[in-house]
Amino acid sequence: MPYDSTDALDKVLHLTALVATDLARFERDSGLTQARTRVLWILGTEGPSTQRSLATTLDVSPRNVTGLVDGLVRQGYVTRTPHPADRRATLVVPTTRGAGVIADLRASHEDLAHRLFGDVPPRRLTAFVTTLDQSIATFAALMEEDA
Amino acid sequence: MPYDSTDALDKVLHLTALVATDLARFERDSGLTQARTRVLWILGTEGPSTQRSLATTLDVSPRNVTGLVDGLVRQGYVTRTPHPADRRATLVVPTTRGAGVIADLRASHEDLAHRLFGDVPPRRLTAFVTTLDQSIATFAALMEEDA
DNA sequence: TATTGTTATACTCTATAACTATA
DNA sequence: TATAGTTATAGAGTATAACAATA
Repeated sequence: MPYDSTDALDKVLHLTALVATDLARFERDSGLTQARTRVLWILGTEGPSTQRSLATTLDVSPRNVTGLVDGLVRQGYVTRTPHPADRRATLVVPTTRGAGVIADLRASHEDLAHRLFGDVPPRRLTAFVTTLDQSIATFAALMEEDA
Repeated sequence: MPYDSTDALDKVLHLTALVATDLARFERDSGLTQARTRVLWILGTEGPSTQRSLATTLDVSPRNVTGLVDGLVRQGYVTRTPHPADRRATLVVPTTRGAGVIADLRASHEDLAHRLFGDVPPRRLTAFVTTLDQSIATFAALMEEDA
């Protein structure tokens, strides 16, 4: 049966919903919320960060970051340490426990990727990713236009 | 350059993030939140629904639905009407204004799909969707296993 | 003056538990 | 007894505005 554009979009969203369900399970098991997990993920990719830079990356207000970091401190996943060069700023640094969660997140992300796409033949995988790349580029161009 | 499974997953998530940004713009423009928009979307696909069935579809507590419907009523998007056959239940029905938003949602969803995937040649689109279908099936099988 | 983060305030989404009305 | 929805209560995420400390 032939597929149309809407099928493609719907299936992308469907797969994403399933991935989100999987992530939700991880979060429930670790007692983390989605927003706090996102903070840990960013700390994993960017390293220790100021709250300001977290706010920018998350696209969220500085006040919001205060609350998220409060929660993560309470749960023992991060600590606030003084910024060595700017006394206004605080650096958010993962604790040992936080670093463990970050490693788990990375591992389960890669594991999921392998389980989902590990069996796809290389040429088909390339076509798949290329199609996505083009759609992403198309989309970025549209966003520019509208802005 | 060769791609691996992680590239594929990351790009799927990237595209989804862009789509979510687009939807967020729609929501900001209409003064709707994500949760309320989801309710309208379900009313669009299912037709007038009891709060109970909305709770089940959204996978959310009945109390939560009370709040969401309160908000939508306040904004003039839906009304509560008595269920014709069960006096315990209430039917949530879109107003004219709500029906307008539902139509807009559908239209912009299809429009987005065409803009994203409209230029993909049919054979490549078929390969793309087939790859997604297989991943979705793989994932569903994994979820069963874990449960 | 500009920037970093916080306090103050408010709204939304979410949950559980107890309760009312109806089936 | 069971089900549909609400009231009560609580926590988390989100925002804007005003403010303190520092650059």
